[in-house]
Amino acid sequence: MSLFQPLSEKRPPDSERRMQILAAAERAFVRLGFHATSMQNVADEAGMSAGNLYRYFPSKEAIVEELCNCDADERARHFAEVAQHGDILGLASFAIREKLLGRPVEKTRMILEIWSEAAHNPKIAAISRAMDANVRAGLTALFAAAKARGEIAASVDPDFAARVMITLVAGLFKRHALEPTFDVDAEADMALGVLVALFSGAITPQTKSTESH
Amino acid sequence: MSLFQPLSEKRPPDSERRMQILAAAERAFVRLGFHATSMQNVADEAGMSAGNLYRYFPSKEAIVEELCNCDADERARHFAEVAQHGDILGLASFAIREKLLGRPVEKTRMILEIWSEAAHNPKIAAISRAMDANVRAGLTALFAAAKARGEIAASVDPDFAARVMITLVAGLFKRHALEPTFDVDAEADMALGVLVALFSGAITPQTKSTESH
DNA sequence: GCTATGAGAATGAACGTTCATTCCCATAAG
DNA sequence: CTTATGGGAATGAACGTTCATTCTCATAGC
Repeated sequence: MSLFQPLSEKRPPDSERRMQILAAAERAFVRLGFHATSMQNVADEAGMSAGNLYRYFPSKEAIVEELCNCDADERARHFAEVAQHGDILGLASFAIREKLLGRPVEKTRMILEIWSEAAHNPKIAAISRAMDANVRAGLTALFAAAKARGEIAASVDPDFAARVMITLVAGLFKRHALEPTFDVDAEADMALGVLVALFSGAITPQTKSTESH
Repeated sequence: MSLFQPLSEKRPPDSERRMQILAAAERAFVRLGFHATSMQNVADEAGMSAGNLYRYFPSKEAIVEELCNCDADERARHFAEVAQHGDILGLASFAIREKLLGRPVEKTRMILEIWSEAAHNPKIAAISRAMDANVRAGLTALFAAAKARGEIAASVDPDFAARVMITLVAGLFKRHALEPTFDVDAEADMALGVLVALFSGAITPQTKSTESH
């Protein structure tokens, strides 16, 4: 039962070394972008030679993919952790403030980078799509449960609410990554305000209602 | 001093040639991404040799910059055109449906590419920031005017409303660019629903209010 | 009408550089 | 010894860019 493992102090095992490299690669990628970052840049950031990277990853592409997978895993972990919360509003507030906008801006810049890569790279697109579908389904289920508990108005369509929230969060990510004066507190309050109205049933889809001449 | 110039039909003037190249470059960049696109790719798309591109642009970087400027100009033109509308809801509906989500998805993918580039390239960041500031100021003024006309509830802060709208639109761009099953009509109805609630005063910033029950 | 001219447009083969990747050798551990 | 680990030079491809050359074509001279 003991999970204690006497890992070598001087030579970390491969899996640990891989994570060090991934962290270094993430730093370099955020600073320079996926394509403008050379393996030498990654090696410098990791404090090792370029050739040695290939002992741990078969290619630069593999590093990018694994980083995207790590990001997806992290999002899924956050989601699972957050979903434990009791009330839906407290959950939303906590998620937006701590898990989405409270992280270092570098993490958010990495997300922009992944979006851009997903537009051209089928493998990254697949990872990105799978994660998005997962979040959307999870959010919809979460909202449906809150609706059953009466925390969300009966008139609210859970999938509609999930789409609103996903769109808002994507917009917040973009703004957080690019606006130099982005105010996390103010924007979190803004998002929470939208969600309060949404959960109360004050927001419903509207078709263009201008029968004017 | 006649300024009449019988431009050759077969040889378009430089400015037209430049636009042809820009259009070709945009197609290539959308397909492959800024950094993964070579000058040869652009030349192939434009139907000319790589060397000839340098008769019209000093560098690849200059093509990217000019494309970003074109995109910013186009957004500004759309905004000015849309701002003529009488009522704020009709305006918002028209803008979202026709000017934002109604365009070919390639234009939207280009915006993702610009975001990513803006995260690393100071010049592109400056262009992007200037355009964003412009849109935000314009939206705020538009909302303030609509509020003065009574089309927006008196309790609504125009800048807050502008932030909501900007965030929503950014999120819609991201989803439009990356979701293979993105439903323009449904999402436009969603966004319009949020704006109707927003303009009616149903959405206000909310600070974390975890004092439940 | 026909050719000569010259300037701008376009080409495609380089150039120097940088990149991802491979290879070889040194060192340290067991 | 053998094996694991890492540094750094070598490699070949691809890149942005340049340049000598060729092509196009409106005009001028006859």
